[in-house]
Amino acid sequence: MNEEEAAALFGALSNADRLRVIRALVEAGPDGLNAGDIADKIEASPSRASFHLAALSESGFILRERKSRSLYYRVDFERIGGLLTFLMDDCCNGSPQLRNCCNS
Amino acid sequence: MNEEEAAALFGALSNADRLRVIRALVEAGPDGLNAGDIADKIEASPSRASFHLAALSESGFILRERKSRSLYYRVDFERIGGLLTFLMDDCCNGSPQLRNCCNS
DNA sequence: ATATTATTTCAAGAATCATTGAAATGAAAG
DNA sequence: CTTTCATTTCAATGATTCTTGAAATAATAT
Repeated sequence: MNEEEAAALFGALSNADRLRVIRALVEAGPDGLNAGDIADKIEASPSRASFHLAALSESGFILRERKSRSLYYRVDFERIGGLLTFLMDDCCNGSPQLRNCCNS
Repeated sequence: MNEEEAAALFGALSNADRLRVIRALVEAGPDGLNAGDIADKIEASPSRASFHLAALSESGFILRERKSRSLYYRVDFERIGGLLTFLMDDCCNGSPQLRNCCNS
């Protein structure tokens, strides 16, 4: 991962609606949630929710799968972790001061 | 920290120039670097560098101090760590899957 | 086949963010 | 006290992102 890529990924996290989507999907667990329920949970119109789901999906933070009529989304923790690792190790040179945040 | 705040902080990280600034300051260590040297290092004009320094400064990721004619900047690891902690604990409910990224 | 449900896509407009170069500020030196 | 050096601020412009509501697509049920 280079700086351009990482910047784009941070961009995907730089929106409150999208952080709420992630929280909702984390709470829902491995089965995930369908687009309609996500829209309800973050209190956004279907098209607005869809816009933010697309952003998170394109960045790889969430994965989707069709189940009958509905599209279910779930979190990809590996991808989120990968970005945090980039920040801690590449950008911040493995600084213990920063890595410590994981144990607090 | 709430989602709006966190989103704004991720926004401050969502730019390649700004990630390069952070890397340069981490490499420079606790003494930091002055604005001109930062501009040189990230290959940006003074005003462009200043714009990005202001964004990082307003978000609290970097601190500045005048030394004679120059303004020196340095990283605030606590602030960066605070954002990562928010993401891991608040957004992602302390998921071990995500917290593991710190040990990899 | 047609209707219903779930979701996305699209176009238009509004809002935010980034870049540029010129002018303004602040501190120090001659 | 004027000049120089370091940096920021500003205005203009361009680029990107977000929101809205309407239309399109995809799967299922009647």
